[in-house]
Parts: sequence; C-alpha cells; structure tokens
Amino acid sequence: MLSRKTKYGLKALAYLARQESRDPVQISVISSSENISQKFLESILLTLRKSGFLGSKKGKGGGYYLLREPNEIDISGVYRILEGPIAMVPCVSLNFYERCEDCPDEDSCSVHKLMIQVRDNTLNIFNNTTLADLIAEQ
Amino acid sequence: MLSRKTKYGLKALAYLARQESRDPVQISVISSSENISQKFLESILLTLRKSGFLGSKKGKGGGYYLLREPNEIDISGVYRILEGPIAMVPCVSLNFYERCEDCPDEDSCSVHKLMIQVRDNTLNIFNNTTLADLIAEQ
DNA sequence: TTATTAATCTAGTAAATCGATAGGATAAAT
DNA sequence: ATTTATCCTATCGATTTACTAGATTAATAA
Repeated sequence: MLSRKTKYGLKALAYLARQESRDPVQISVISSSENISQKFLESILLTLRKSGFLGSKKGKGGGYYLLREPNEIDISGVYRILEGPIAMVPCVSLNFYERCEDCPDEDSCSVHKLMIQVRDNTLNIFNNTTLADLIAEQ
Repeated sequence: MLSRKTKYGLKALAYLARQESRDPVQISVISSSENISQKFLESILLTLRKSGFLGSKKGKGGGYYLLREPNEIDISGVYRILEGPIAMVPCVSLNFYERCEDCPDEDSCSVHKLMIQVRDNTLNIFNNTTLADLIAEQ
C-alpha cells in the first residue's frame, strides 16, 4: 500500500509540474488545491527539497518550485525517497537490500523469484514514467 | 512491502505443494523446516483453512494439507486473503475499492492512472503464477 | 529598522498495524 | 482415558502512520 506521504508528495510534485512558470508556490496554495493537511505537506516538501527535487525560497513571495523539468523527474527516485524500497521484500531490493533471517538460500526460495518479477515490472513503470507523463492529458 | 504473514503463508503453501502425498503435515514440521514461529504460523494456516485453501485434521496423524492441486492455486487469491488488496491505493482496487477523500475526480488524478498501471502488471503476474510455478526447479 | 511573510526545525502524539505469544477448548486417534 | 494436534480468543510490545504544536530563521517590504 502506498502511504499518504508518497501519494501527497507525488500530487504536490504534479501540481508544481502543471504550473507554467517555475516561480515559488506556497505550501498553503498546494495544500488547499490538493486537499492535503498543510502541516503534513510541509514536512513532505521539506524532504523533497533536501533530496534535491525541489528548491525553496523563504519570506514573502516564497514557496517551493521544481529544480528540474517535469520530464526529467521520474517516479522511482521520488518513490524511493518518500516510500522506501520499490521491492516488496528487502531480499530483492536493489537500493535497500537486506537478506531474510528465515531464508537459508535465496536462490531456492519460492517467494524470492516471484518478488523479483513483481519488482522488475514495477520498476519498469516507475523508471519510465516522469512527472510530465503524470500531468499529460487523457 | 509484503508482510511476514503473507510471506510465511506462501512459503508454507509451497512447502505443502512440494509434498508428494496430500497427507496432513503438522504445523511444527512446516514451522521448523521454513524457520517460522510456530504460533504465528498456526494463525496463518488457520486463516488459509477458513478461506478454503487448506484442509486440516486434528489429533494424532493430523495436520494441514492442500485442498486443490498446486497448479490450481494462484497467487492472487492467497495474497488477497493474507495481505489484502493487490492495488497500492484503494481507489484502483478491484476487490477492495474505496474512494479517496482528498480526490475530487479520479479520472483527473495523476497518481490514479499510474497506480492502475502498477496494479495491472502485478495482477498479471499473480493471476498467472500458481503454487506449481513457485516450486518449479530453476 | 521593523513588520510581515513563509519556510525550517524539533518534538510530540493518537491510532493503527505488525509480529508475535499465552493458554485453554475441541476433536481425533490409540 | 490419554495423548496428540488443531482451534480459538485474547493480549501485548514495538513500530509505523498521519498528523499537530510551536518556536526559529530567512527573505521581502514598509
């Protein structure tokens, strides 16, 4: 299940991608447009700024803005920052690998092989979808 | 992320599928073979029995056994019973649909379209993989 | 300089979920 | 009657989730 954090983060990024200019947009504007708790969104946008997706400006006329073009920001990067591993089990994760304590041999594990398939499929979608695709009409 | 419950459930089912006969296998045998807490596995197998995947027999010589052949049990059914929805957001779930409070219009939601793609891909794998595939060599 | 504005940062918190565990009830075999 | 093994209910500590409070800092405008 996708956490609200990730969902809200993607929606906020899509909102910023839809703007014509790259001028700063206030948190309050995004939160009310997208029906997201302002304080919660605050922490999400902060995370996205710290990880290099967004820039920010304080004070009057301040807010958040995209640092790259929408077609240069794919979903996998955002997902990994906000949600964590794309894989359903740590033992098939490319970026967050951990072995399972219960599993003596990954290669003979029936669940392992299945989860690699799921990971590859999801990764394929996330790697090949950008913010520009998210906001495309139709 | 896949819960341990689902992972253990799949491993236990795969274990039973690997047996040559359909004679009952005790929980303790499965739990020690697969390194799963016995009490936890107990509750998982009970769930699988109640949902029609397993049969059981009490007393000496008792245990759990598959009610159908491994190639007749696909992953999606098991996953939905143990884990819940296959979709990453309730608003794209086929079996556990719920609308999002924050979303005025699903069709124009950028996350919605993305999550439908992920669901379709995962569903495709789960619908077309059976216990027989899980235990196949190589 | 001062006031205003809006992001930054630290902390905390209620509720839900997860991964178990305890212990007795029930049914089947010897 | 005794042993065996599932059935069932209840509980529990730890973690995660989805927030909220409130003070601080930086940028702009008066």
